[in-house]
Amino acid sequence: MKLYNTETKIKTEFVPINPEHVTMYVCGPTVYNYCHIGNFRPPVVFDVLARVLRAKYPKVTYVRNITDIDDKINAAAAEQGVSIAHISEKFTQAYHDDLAVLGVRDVDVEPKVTEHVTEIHQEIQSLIDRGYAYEAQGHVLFSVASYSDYGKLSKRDPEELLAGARVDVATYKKDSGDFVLWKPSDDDQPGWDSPWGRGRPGWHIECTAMAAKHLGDTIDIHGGGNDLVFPHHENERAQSTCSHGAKFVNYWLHNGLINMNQEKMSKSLGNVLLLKDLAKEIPGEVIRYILLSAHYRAPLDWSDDVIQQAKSSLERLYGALRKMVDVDVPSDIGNQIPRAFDDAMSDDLNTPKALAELFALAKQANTATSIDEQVTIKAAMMQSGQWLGLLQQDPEVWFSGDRDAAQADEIERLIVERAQAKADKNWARADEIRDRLSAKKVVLEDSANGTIWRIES
RNA sequence: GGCUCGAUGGCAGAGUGGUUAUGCAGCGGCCUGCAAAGCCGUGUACGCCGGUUCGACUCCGGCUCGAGCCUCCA
Repeated sequence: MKLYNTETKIKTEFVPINPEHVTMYVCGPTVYNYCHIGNFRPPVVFDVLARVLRAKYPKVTYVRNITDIDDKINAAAAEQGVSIAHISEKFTQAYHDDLAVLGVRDVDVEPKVTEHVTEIHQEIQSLIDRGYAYEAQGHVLFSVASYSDYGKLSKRDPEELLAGARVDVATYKKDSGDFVLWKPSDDDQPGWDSPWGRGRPGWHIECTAMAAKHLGDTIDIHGGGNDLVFPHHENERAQSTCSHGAKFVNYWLHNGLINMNQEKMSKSLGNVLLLKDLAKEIPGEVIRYILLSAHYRAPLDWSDDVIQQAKSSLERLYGALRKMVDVDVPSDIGNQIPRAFDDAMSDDLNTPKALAELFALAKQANTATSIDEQVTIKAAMMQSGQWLGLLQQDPEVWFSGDRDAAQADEIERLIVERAQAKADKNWARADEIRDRLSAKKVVLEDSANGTIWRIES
């Protein structure tokens, strides 16, 4: 398959270091608050990538970390008068709950920073030993000037990064672009003993330590939102390369951001839509569909219009599947994923094009005349849907929306009554029942095989 | 200011040097008791100005506008 690499700025054939084992690292959340929909674009996008890779390679190890050491967590704990662990555990759980709503599969390893302080110490020591880092006033800093390749990932001029007059330069820094690997903690701040005194890790070294421990010095794919390119990934690249003396990442993948009213959705801007809130309004699968309806590198504008369109689009796909509920797909049918779908997914994860292939299958399903045809189409839709993490629900469940069994029974009872009215050619009564259900957002669909219902989207 | 990226029909969103993206919405038809769903048909879309070319939405240059990064941020 082909992937676009941020570092080389071109799309190239993906060649793993070990064809038997693909390695992938994605930056996870800092657990100090609930996550918004923008935060979930990387987990969803890279979940899809992992699914495709697992279909194509014998083994994939996908690592996504939890950042549970951070000054924002400390601040939240202090503000709420609870322990730091309480905050990080609470929001780690919330994150997992949200991922489940979106149908994101578990990663292979989900390392926590608190469990990797020793590894972080080792990385820092290695950087000091190799002459890339220095100690100053209780801090350990990475010396940007010591690494000639610095700035290459984010296409930044190293001279400018060194000089960088924009921010107040801390007195202990040799160059303003130098960044912290270890910083001292006051008595009232959380800290870990280290060769450089009691303190806590800087903002970038954790990923270096965790990626190295779980995936090795050189990894195939590293992903994240494109707002992480600088400084986070640039710094990770510098740390890992200098600490291990090896290339860090072969393919850097970055997703575009989600916009809210033409502006990036971000916690600092305050224009966020929390996933847990949105999920009360619309199914997680609709959110996932929206996230996959644009190419992952393109920006995505969030709007009510987009939500409505996604609902209707998914209805079309589930509608085709619903017509084939009685079609049994043999478990040994083998790979039925259409070539065009595979090609689209293999072309730098072109999910919009892949979805178009899914709609082509839906049309085939709606016009199929034989069971044999339907078996093949249904298998193709289900397997393709699995790559995207869509269409895996029972269509009946999907169309019944938020109605419980008792409500469904009542609807069925009215449908039976209406069927009798229709048989009696009592159209007034039949329409009255339909209108009554319509008022409750239940839409009826008559067919040769009887009447089915769905919840209005 | 510097560095990246983008500008496609009412909306969302792929793609291509000369042929239908796809979906949503709309319109006409079929089906239906009427609907809904589905099917068939339907839209003179490619920011602006130049250039290259037999031919450009697609390549090149300039411009305008928008977004991201340059500070924590997915």
